[in-house]
Amino acid sequence: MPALSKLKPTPLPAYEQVKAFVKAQITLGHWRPGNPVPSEAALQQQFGVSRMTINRAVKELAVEGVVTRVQGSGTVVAQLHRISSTLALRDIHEEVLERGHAHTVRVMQLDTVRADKALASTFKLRVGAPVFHSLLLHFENGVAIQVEDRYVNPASAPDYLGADFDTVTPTRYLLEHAPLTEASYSIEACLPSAQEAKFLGIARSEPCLVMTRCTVSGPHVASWVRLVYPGMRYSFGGKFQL
Amino acid sequence: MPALSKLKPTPLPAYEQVKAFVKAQITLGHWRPGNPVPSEAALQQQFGVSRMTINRAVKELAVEGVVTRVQGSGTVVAQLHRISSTLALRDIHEEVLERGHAHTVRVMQLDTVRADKALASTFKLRVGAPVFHSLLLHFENGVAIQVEDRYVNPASAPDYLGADFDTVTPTRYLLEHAPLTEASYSIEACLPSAQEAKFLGIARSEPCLVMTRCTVSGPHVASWVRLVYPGMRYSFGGKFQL
DNA sequence: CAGTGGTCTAGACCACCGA
DNA sequence: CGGTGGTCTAGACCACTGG
Repeated sequence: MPALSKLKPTPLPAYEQVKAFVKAQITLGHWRPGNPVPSEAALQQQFGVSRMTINRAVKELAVEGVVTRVQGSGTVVAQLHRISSTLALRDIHEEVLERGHAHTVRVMQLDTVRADKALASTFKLRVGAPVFHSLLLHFENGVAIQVEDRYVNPASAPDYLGADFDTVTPTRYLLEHAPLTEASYSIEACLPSAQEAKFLGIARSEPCLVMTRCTVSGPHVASWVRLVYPGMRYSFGGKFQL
Repeated sequence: MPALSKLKPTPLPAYEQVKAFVKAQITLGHWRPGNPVPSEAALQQQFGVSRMTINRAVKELAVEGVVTRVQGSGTVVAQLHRISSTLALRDIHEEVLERGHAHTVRVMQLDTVRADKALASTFKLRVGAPVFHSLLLHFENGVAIQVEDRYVNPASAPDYLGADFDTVTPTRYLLEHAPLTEASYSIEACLPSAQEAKFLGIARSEPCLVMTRCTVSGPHVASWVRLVYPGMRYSFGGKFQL
């Protein structure tokens, strides 16, 4: 079998070379969105490697959204280009430390509330059922950077109110006590409430990035949180390479 | 070999069953972040399938960010949980049509400008070099939903100014004429400029989501665009499942 | 050194699609 | 029906890690 350049041990794995080849054809404009990609058999001939190797290469491209595969039909260059941003659901404590700054917390509220209609709906509980509530203010080098307004399902973390949030952030506490199975979020632009503006030390007219996030742990909706970032000092970013 | 339940043809592929098993252990809290995951050999014994199948299962979990693998060392449950939002870099035209609404465009400006220092820097051109510029307003059912302020590298799309943006949006035009190799973006909250507010028909005090995006095509930085979405009517969202 | 994961092969059977 | 991709096997060699 006429293998790939095996003079050097393995400059690049065979499947990576196949991926690179396919991407190059697309990047160079030789294969355009909607055009067919050669079948696995054809690529197998061309590269002189086993079908499993070709399959791996093309399968990974499909996962990355570069091509679309249909069983029985074939493979085509994908119409949509994806930007796969991968935001980590991370602990703000570690995030700030990584920037070499000091992270501190002030607990503004910590109590149990009765679920109103909206809360009951998100947590799938009865109206009036108890739900834990915490309101924290996070500082980076003494500057307020995030308001964390969080509701927690007692079924997921019965001892939540007893946690020491000066040591362990709610995010970390919940990750440890209510293993994550699912999460959804949305990012929007809002004006802060009077309280939020006061906490963050900004004007009510200064726009904020607000991330609301809902996490599921096993059978329960574990937590719903609203994270408010001040002004134009914060942004969510991402990068993507074909 | 004591295979998996083969009575029914294949309820679920073997590798999916392995993935489900591992995820279940994590979800149930039996295996916690940092804990080791059984070796491929061990799982092979346990499930009675070939190592390739186990390898595929665990490798995919690694890609998804559920576990971390280190060659020669082993596999552990990942410390970080990832939210992999996959924003499509899509054509707003198709996006609006998919919602069953009508999409229209108004071209506000279309011209050539001389690169200032900032533009020259992003495009890696000389100061004073010509750069195409377009300013479009997008409507959904007649309501303004996006201001698209775009700069284009003439080297990537020499005929950009001659395109008919009533038919083909700049996004689509560029995807077709300058195949995408790389893109980066950031999302922030801003107040609109006086002009943007006027175009969108909103107050200057209403916050906007602003996505700035830079695309690379082959050797050139192809385009830099600022997309302004009005008020709190727009959000970027994502979901993630363990 | 033994154990781990990373890659690869040369077959195989199947489900699906389009003609 | 032939061609496609989806899955799987039972081996193999390698690079890397740890003790």
